[in-house]
Amino acid sequence: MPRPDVSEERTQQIIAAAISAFVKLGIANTRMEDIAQEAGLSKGTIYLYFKSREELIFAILDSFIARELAYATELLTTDISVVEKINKLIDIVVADMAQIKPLTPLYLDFIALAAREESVREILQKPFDEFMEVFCALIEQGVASGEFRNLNVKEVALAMGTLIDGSILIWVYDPEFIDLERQVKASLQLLLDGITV
Amino acid sequence: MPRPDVSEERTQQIIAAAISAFVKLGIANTRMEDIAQEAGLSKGTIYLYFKSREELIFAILDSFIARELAYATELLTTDISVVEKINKLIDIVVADMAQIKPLTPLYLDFIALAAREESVREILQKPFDEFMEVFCALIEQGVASGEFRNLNVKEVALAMGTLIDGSILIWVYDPEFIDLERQVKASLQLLLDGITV
Amino acid sequence: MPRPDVSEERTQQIIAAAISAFVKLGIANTRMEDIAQEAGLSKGTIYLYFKSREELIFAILDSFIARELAYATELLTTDISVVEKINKLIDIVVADMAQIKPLTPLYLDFIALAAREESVREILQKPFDEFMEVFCALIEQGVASGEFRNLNVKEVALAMGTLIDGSILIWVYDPEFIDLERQVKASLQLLLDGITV
Amino acid sequence: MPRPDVSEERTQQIIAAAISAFVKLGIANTRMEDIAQEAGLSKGTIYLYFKSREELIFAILDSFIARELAYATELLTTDISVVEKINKLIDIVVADMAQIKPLTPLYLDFIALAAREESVREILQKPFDEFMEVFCALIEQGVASGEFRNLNVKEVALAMGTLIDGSILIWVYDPEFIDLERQVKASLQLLLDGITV
DNA sequence: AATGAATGAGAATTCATTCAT
DNA sequence: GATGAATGAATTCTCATTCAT
Repeated sequence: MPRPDVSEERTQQIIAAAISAFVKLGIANTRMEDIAQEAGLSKGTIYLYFKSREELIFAILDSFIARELAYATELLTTDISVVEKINKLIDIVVADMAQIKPLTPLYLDFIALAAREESVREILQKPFDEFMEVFCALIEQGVASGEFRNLNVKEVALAMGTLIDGSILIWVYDPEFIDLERQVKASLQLLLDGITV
Repeated sequence: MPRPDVSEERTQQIIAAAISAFVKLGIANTRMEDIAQEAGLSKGTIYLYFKSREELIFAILDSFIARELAYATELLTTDISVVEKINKLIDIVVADMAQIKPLTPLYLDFIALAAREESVREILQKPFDEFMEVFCALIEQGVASGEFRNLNVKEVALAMGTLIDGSILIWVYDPEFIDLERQVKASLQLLLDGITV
Repeated sequence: MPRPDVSEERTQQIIAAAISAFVKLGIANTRMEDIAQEAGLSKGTIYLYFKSREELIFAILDSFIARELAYATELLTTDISVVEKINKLIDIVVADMAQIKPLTPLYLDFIALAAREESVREILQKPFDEFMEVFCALIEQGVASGEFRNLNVKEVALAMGTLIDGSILIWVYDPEFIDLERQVKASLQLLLDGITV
Repeated sequence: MPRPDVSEERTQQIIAAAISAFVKLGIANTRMEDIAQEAGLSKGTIYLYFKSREELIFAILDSFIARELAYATELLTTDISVVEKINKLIDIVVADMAQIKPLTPLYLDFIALAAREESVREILQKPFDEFMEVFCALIEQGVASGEFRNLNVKEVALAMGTLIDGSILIWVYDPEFIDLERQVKASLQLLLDGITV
């Protein structure tokens, strides 16, 4: 009886453990030993699945951006008003955000890394670019349909992106004081009010 | 003859060198040696002015938030329309941002740190709170004066804070593509449009 | 039906693979994994046939000295002149050397080991001693028969041994420049000239 | 009062300690910690003077070949018979050998290394080549002066080189049984007899 | 018999910190 | 005040060996 191939399972197990450790301790302060313990494995085992600490970090980064944008693209062709579309998208984004929230410290580590390392920046850029494309398309639709004022589309899309991603920063400053999801929703609504005819 | 006390000068020299090194290399990757070299001093000397690496990091953090908000508070009592006040404030913020821009990588290191460490978070919270107070006050004035719609003041202020601080994130994703200062200005203007009667 | 005992075959297979790996990488740099791969087996399997890495190394050492000296001993009683005998022996030695040549790096590893470890030295000593005995006997025959000058037999035998084994060193220094077999033959001939009446 | 620069002293101290440790334990089995202890320093200190273990090994290799051949070259132009010259050279070589003898295990490590690594081989080649040049020149002088038979000069020089370097191998096999210096002298004398008219 | 997965002791290297001068 | 030399704890990564299947 051939043993089942555990490699995919282990890989995921290690990534999950690493994320958990990185969130708690920060990338810089997390030792391979910490990850091993979190995974319930030995140090050596991690190296059976990842060539180096760095490779593991990048594997996590990759798993981060694997997040689906499919529904968003799909939304573009739905037959409802643009404002409704955007409201739906906001709901999706906010729901997503609620899920990611616990990973915030790690997410910020990556952004800090991206500020210095081209390779990391490129990886983070991709989902951001995709996101921007969808938003730009939506806003253009709104302008075309007359729902929105005549706007600099890119500016508006960037403003929306800023409100979404930036809210994480604000939330970090004062997590007690701020209800992240509610605030994102409210901010985007304000912006929407500003651009709606 | 007592030698002149160079201690304040040296302290600043070291802080400046450390900031420079941290920006370039990241806090995690900067060794005391790097800072010493940047300062043109020896490693040992740093320890004459700072008890430890950590103390130096906190000293930098302190120096970061020493930024003055005086003009903002002063603005509150000036005798111009609220929209004008806010526009002025935006100009100040944007000008300030242009100055801080080169420090972005370090700033993000600190935020990532703040996401995990209460002590760091508390420090960063202070200027944010002050900023929020001014903005809330301004918006209240606007609502009172009838310039703005009847709004949830806190939500609006947070949205503005988000647009300002969050734009840094967006800019990190794609520094080529985004003109940071222009984008901040544009975003805030959009928001302002949304809340103005 | 009992399966055929493959253990002797596997043992040889592993030894051959280990020799090959050791030659290529050096004893110090060869991992059990390298040997396993070379043998087309798994690491675990090697331990079914050898208790430890060290035991495998000693098995190789043993296989090295298993080289037969039968012909040489036989030569002693042949009915030809001593000079002819020695020439024949030289031919045999040189032919042997041509075969061993590819193993040189490993052979040198063992000698370096022998310089430090009595246990290894004792193993390498055996074939050397046998060789010396044959040579001493031959030279004595030559002296007795009047073909050679009256010599310190041991000195001559050692000189011959030195020329044979030492040529490997010289060859390592400059393998392009030196034709190992030809050089061994020529050196021994020169020595033979020096001792012949 | 400026502190004296200890860097040259430390460098030599570490090289000496490393040689000592390598001789005892073998390059492969010597840990940086062993070297540090032998030098009476801490592990970290070694890295202040050598970038890596490998750099230290190469530094030792370099120090090995720094051995002077000046006297040999000088000998070429002395006004004595070639046989006398060679005898003098033999004395020098044998005296040198007596000094190096304790380093034999390490020397053999290097040769084993040279058998696999071009970079090491190149370094060891240099003194060998110089040595060969002197010997070739001497033998040519002998042929020209009629002291030696008409010979293949290179072959003879290589035979001499082989006897000198190779005797180390023989000696390793059986250090009790063999008087290294005496044997080298005797072997070379035999060879000399064989080439003298 | 064979193996692939797991282990953990051990090695090289780094770097914050100390301290004699 | 200043420094360069020294330290050693901590960290990443390797690899001989074990063992359940």
